[in-house]
Amino acid sequence: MGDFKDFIGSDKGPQCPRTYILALTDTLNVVSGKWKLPIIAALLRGVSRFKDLLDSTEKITPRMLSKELKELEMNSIVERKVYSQTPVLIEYRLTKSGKDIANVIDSMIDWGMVHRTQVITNPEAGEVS
Amino acid sequence: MGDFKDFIGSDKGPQCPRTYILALTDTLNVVSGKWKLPIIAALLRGVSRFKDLLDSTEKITPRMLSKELKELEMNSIVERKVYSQTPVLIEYRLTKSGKDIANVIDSMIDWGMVHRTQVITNPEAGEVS
DNA sequence: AATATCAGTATACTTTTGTATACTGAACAT
DNA sequence: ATGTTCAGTATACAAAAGTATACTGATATT
Repeated sequence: MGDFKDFIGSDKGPQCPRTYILALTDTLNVVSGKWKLPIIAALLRGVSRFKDLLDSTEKITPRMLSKELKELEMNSIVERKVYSQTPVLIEYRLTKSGKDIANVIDSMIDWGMVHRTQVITNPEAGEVS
Repeated sequence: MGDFKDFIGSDKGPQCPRTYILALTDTLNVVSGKWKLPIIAALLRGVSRFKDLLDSTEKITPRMLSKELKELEMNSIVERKVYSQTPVLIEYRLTKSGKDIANVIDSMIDWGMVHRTQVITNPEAGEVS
């Protein structure tokens, strides 16, 4: 599949298949920003209701949670199910893609961990907080 | 190494080793924003001088390029080498970590590609532009 | 009748991120 | 002396992302 290194060659021209760029942009949209990953983490733990997501995502406001869930739903990361009970029950659940993104997150964690050890053993560098 | 799914369990408490969060935050800092990936792509292609980076990163302003390179340098993704020739020559080069992040980008592309095919075959979803 | 819960919305900010445009200073080259 | 290249900086502004605080409406509980 996609190999970021392999679109390297000429310096003029698109340099990278358009589909790679689109795929990458999609992924960045899902993981970027202050709240996306904390929300996905909660959903992965099985938290599914608005109120519970509010409680398990520290310091988020309802406005932000609402906005982020809408975006995740638009991007097919989350499904919103309405149960017309009383009181109404609304469940947010990860789609297949939503669950699969955990693999991407794992590779991000892996890189970050290795990077930190490299920076520590290589003392002229910053950022190790 | 890090497995994002495995910190799922309790809903109170840290839920995730602090080191994972730090590693993940580092990675997000490196890939988030409008210019980081285009710059890293150019560096992967071997472009190394400020002027050349300006030319191969379409529409970026010198202010932005300067700012991004400083951040990448602070995070040990890029090394800045000064050759005291005349005229002065300054080279930006990816560190080991900087090159390795291509693997993370690959996994982002992979997820994005699979996600797009899933969304297409599952018509009630949006975002397929 | 008053209060609580669920699932949000409304309005008005502040902060962060990115843009536009012009300029600097050192060292040549003509 | 005038202009060019390299590697940026300075100032001001616009747009995007995030925060704070209060409110809504439907139903149920006391």
